[in-house]
Amino acid sequence: MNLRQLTYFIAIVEQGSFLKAAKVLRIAQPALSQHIANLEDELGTHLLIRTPRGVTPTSAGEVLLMHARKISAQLKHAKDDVRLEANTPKGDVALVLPPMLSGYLAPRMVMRIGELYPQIQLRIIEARSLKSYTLVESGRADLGLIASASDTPPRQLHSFQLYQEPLFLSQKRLMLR
Amino acid sequence: MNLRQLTYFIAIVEQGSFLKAAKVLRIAQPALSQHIANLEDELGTHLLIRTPRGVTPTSAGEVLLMHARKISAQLKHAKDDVRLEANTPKGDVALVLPPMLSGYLAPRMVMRIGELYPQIQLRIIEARSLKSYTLVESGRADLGLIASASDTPPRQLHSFQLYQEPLFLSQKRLMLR
DNA sequence: TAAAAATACTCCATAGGTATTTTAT
DNA sequence: ATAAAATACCTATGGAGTATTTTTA
Repeated sequence: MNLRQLTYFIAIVEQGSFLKAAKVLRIAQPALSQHIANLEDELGTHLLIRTPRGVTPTSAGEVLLMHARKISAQLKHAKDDVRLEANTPKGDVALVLPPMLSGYLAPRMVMRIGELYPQIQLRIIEARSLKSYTLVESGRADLGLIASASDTPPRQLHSFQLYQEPLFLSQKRLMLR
Repeated sequence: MNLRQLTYFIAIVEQGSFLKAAKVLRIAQPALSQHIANLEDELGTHLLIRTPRGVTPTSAGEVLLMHARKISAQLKHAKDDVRLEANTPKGDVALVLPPMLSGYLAPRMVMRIGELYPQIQLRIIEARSLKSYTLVESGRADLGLIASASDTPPRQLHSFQLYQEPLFLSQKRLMLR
């Protein structure tokens, strides 16, 4: 007994005929006959009542149908679940922030990460931009908020621009212009 | 994704190694490698962490394991259920009883059949032994309580002896001995 | 470096295809 | 008589085996 047989069995019952099911499944009708024959052999009972205009399940067939549908749903569910688990970020993540900003950003980020990615343990490290780059590049930190002198993002790292910091040259009395 | 892959995956996790699982499953180790590789390909994630002394499931692997066990149990359950349903007697059953006995036996039998085989609808027909044989033999009745002159059961029918009826030649005054 | 897993390849069993026959109304 | 399933037979894909290499604590 295998999933292919169950899938085919479901299709045959739903289509009410081997021929129609074969078309839907895009395989030849004799292949279906074979699979169902094997199933019936293994289970030691007829599953379908054959008539000149299609098939209907026997009571044993109906019992199998119920289970087959459940199994097939569980299988789909399993796939989805595994893919979800695989794509869920988790583990320890070290984030480097500049000392000036960390007091302001850290609490907010810990909260937000906790909501979005409950499986992540966030750790905050304080360091200035230059040190931050080294930490991230060497793998001692996973994420860093790094200032860039030019408009280009730091090399060798995956980066995107968060915001732009306006810097003013300010003077009480006009000395430079 | 198929049942074979799931079964093998369960065995590998339980044995903690491809090699041990291969021995338990009585197949070659590379076959297992292939199956798990295919599974991992299809699900787009690693399922096992390989070390030089065996394997342990990743978190995705643990999720799959849980589902795989459920599916495998469900499958076994399905088989049992189908076989049970297939072997449960059901439908209309016509039973022929001799008129003398039917009044006594019929109520008891209807009750008992109802308990043992709830899916059977029992119908009682009254007829003498000779007629009974004809009814059962022709298929108009399914079961019959038939007296046999000799010790051998009625031919052409599946029979077993229910009881033996003692017949006495009784006389008030001794006329025959 | 020593175990366990992965790779390369070969072979065979089972899935699937085509042509035809059988069955049941 | 006709539509549908079964059977017979062939082909191809995927599962399993043997020999060997690669990996990692």
